[in-house]
Amino acid sequence: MVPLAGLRDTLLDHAIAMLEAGEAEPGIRALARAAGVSAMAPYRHFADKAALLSAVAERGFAMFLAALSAADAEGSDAERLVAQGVAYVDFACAHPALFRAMFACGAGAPKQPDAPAFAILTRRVAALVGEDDPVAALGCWAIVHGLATLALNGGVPLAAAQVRAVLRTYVAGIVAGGSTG
Amino acid sequence: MVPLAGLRDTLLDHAIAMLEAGEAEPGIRALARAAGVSAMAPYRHFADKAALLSAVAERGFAMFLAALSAADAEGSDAERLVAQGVAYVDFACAHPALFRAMFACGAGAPKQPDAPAFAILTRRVAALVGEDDPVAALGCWAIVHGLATLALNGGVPLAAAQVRAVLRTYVAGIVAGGSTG
DNA sequence: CATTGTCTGTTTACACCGTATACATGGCCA
DNA sequence: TGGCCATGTATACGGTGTAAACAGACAATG
Repeated sequence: MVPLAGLRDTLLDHAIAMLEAGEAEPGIRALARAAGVSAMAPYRHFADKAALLSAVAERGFAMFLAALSAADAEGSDAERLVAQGVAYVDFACAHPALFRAMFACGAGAPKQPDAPAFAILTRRVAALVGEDDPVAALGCWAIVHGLATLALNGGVPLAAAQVRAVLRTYVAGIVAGGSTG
Repeated sequence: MVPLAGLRDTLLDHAIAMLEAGEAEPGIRALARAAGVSAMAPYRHFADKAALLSAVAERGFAMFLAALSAADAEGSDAERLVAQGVAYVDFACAHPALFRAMFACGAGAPKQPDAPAFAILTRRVAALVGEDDPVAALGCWAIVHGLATLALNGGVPLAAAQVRAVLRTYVAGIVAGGSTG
């Protein structure tokens, strides 16, 4: 009974893999089975199922942040903002179950536009419209999150062009001074 | 063993009541128990749990439509649109578990901006910006749905004023001609 | 009236789930 | 050497969704 090399990570790996494969909410027992370990073993590393899913969400947000960062690489502030928005929706569509799990798990889900995973988006908005418009970041966040959620849960067909169009419209509205109304 | 008067409706009533009380995903057995009936009885009225939740979602969308309609009562097109948006978010915050269930259940969830539950919103957008801007309705829908989802799943604190501000900004952007970019 | 469905609900049973409890085993440090 | 602690196991309990077989009430039909 030599201790496995990082059962904790192995479990999270399998959890992510199952989510990527379309499984909704991998369970403790299924994960243990996949890792070739007894049903109770995971409890040595996670207090309960919620804690495990929370850790999965944490990994998901790390992947998410990487995707947003990659999209923020070059171009004007406006171009970068739009690119981030497209990346946001693309990530959700590419990893639907993971994205759902990330936000379904109440703990660990970010509560502010400036939470780590979204600070990069918020920063870009601030660079574009100024720090003095706190609603602007919320608006951009809501737009991309709304599009992503509708695409996932509503099955709304979505093209990158539409994401771009909506975001550009919103930015145009900010520039036109509509956000203080 | 006289047939109960509409066990189907009784089950749905209890399901909605449980959701309103904060229960996440009432189960077949719990519902049967609440209705004072055996665990298998619900299967005479619903093929499986998904079908039951789908019926619950249907009821939820009816309530939702009523809320949106009530908000569409008076004012200019812009005012009505914004009022609908506020009502959208308010509904989600007032019935969080029901709102989640409505969109979690893949079947029955509307897939287009002009699905019955949202036709009223889409119509208002069209009245405001013209029929020739199909992205506008999607954008408004995404904004209010995103705000609602963030408020629910992310715990983002949200005030009606913010909803209004974001929607007005977006409308300003449409008027400024930004949506065709 | 008797018979035969059909509709509705019950009972029983199975496999799965999360998890509490008690136990075994190995590595590390004193 | 001895004991501790971390890790994994075995067993058990109550919950779930649901398949299968059964029972009573009602309507239609002979």
